[in-house]
Amino acid sequence: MHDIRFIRETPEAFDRALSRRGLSPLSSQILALDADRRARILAAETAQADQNKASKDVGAAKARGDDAEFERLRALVAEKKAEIARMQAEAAALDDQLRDLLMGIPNLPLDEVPDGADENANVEIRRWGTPRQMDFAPREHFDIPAMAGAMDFATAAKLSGSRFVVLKGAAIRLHRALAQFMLDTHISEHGLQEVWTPVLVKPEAMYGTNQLPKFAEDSYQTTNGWWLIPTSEVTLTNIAAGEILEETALPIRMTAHTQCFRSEAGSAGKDTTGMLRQHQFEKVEMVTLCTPETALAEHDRMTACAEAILQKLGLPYRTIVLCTGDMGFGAQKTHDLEVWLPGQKRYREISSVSTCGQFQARRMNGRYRPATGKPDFIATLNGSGLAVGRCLIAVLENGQQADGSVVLPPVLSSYMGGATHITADGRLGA
RNA sequence: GGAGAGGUGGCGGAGUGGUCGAUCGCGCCGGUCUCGAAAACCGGAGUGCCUGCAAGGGUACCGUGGGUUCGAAUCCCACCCUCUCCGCCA
Repeated sequence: MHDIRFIRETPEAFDRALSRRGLSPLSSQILALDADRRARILAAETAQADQNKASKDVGAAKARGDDAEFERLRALVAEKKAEIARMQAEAAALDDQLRDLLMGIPNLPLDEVPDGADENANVEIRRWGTPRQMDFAPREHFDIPAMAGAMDFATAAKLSGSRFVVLKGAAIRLHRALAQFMLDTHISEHGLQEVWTPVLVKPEAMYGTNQLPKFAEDSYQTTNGWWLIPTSEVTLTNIAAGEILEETALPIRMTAHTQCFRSEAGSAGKDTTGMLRQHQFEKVEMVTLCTPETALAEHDRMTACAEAILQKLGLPYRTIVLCTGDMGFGAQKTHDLEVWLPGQKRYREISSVSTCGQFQARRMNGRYRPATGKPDFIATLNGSGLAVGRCLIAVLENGQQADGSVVLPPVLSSYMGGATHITADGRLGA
């Protein structure tokens, strides 16, 4: 959510930033509403002050036994009561209106973010690794012989429908190994703190990390009102909701491995084969809570944490900066990591690392106490480190051999019972 | 699920209709004392919003939402959460 003071003080800067996102100016509408709101608050509070004063006088009159004055003041207050209630309701309504309006406006891009309308304007900032030369036609993950029977979409469709998978044998062993490997690396080498969280949350949490109110159709809600998290960014970030953290406790760098649930409402027909885009998937997420001044440095640090996973797995990737038109709702700046998928012959997103500045913290009222001065909103960052299913795909496609087997990244062998490859008929081999 | 107890400021814990935003203790910050520290003593300190150049003033907040009352932390209703015991259960 945006700081109304920032909009009041620099409406042009606000509108300019919106236009970089392809949005029309909103400051005049916001400021008109804000002015109206403040006028009503002033009126309502003044009326309330009058009532409070009269109530005190009532008490004083009674105490000294002045019955006439007592009755007179009592009647006066009773008379004003409905009017005051109405004024307060009006003020509260305008307050809510302004909040709702602000809640629906995306974050503003940082100056350094490249302008652009869509993904074509994203800027590659570095590339790591070289796609392996294959002297055969590389297959997509679901066609690799080593995965035959281990990646079962038909059974999943019977159980749940499209965009689900049943994993068996080497596929799920490798999937589990990847998640463990990511967590262990983040904990022991990157200094992140592992956290386990619920995957069912209250609506407030979804508002806090801006899934609500605009993107309700992208997530699932239970019959009693809980939401299934689309990412553990929701739970990890909302840990700070309503809190005032000590500055000395920052930064707080967390990681969690959870199930994620997405309706994929807007992606009908996109990535329908294989397990690239599922309703239910696993992700190792990273979230950092820090001071606003350190957010950009933390952003680079988090990006490096995600890149380290790909490097250790030996997977070629490129890092891009999303342009203003391609960034998510809550982001000020986003790095995407795209891993090379030989089966598709292209780079595909495997991680997205964003700094949200104080945008989410303002929504969830997450603050810290600076060494001097008043509490201020923290900065929040989130990033995948990594999407486990997509990483499984990348390992399989990049490690595939002409004979249908898959050579595994050496760093995984200790997580795979010493296996170094998956044979063409789906067994682990050393 | 049943029965009971309880949710007050960083923590503990008073307060059961009126100068209570709230006694007190611990912790915290500043000062005195000291070579320095501890102890002791003195002083300070919640959060949001509105208003004001500022000093300040106003308003709201005692789990949440309603209600009663001129007036609610205090009374009533509903809900949420925590704890204890019982039942059930991975």
